[in-house]
Amino acid sequence: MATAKTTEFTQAEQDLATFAKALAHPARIAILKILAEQNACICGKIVEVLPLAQSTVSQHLKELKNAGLIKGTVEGPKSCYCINWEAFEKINSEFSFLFTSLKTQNSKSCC
Amino acid sequence: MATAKTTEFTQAEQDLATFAKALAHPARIAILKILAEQNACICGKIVEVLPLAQSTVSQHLKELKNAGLIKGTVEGPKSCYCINWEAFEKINSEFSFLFTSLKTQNSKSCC
DNA sequence: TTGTTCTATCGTAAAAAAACGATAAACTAA
DNA sequence: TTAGTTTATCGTTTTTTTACGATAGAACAA
Repeated sequence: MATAKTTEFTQAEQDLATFAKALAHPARIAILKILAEQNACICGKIVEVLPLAQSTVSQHLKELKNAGLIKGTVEGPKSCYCINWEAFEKINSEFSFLFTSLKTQNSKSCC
Repeated sequence: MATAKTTEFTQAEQDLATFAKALAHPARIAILKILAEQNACICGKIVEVLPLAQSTVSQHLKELKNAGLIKGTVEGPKSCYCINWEAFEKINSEFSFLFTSLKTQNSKSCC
């Protein structure tokens, strides 16, 4: 795949795409909202609220964790998840940077 | 798929996920950058720069267009694309809204 | 110990995304 | 008209994502 032509994609482009992918599913956005509302933790509560099976929710949590957006710790038999605010701040600024950098170039459409 | 449990996903969650999905590939982010830099248009130039086949680039352009992020017009045998700034502004504010609304709830991690 | 609860992981199936080559349509230039 | 450009679309393959049920491990309760 992608057999190098002129340019490869930059690291920034790839990072942003990875972050975007983590947000590219309504379930994962819903999870982030829940974690933010409840301030923290929660685990099986997410399963109760979402229209998905437990194993599927677990999978989404894993993806969010892999993307660095959330942190998780084990609490006895339960699992506690919460938003990783530092990483979140980073993503936020990267997105803002993308938007503003695109915008400041030129704000006219040609077609 | 998603056999309704308690809540379905909200429209806002789905919209955001759709936008995120449009940005979830380095090629599409690269395309947006190129369009912003060149202010507008371009078509085969994108193919020259990206490490992808022409048909693949065309596919990505189509996805960006479907997501409403870019506009396209035909100019003779060529195709002219440019960023749809209105839609872009909307996405930008939706993302900002997500980030800030999550953040303002509570900024403490529990785990 | 035994049973219960909670959650991660495994195995699997179905759907979507990504990529390519080939082709066809639309236009320009000779 | 004929040849060349440019790009969208078709057909296809491969990979990734999404989803589920079943299961296993960990911890608590009785």
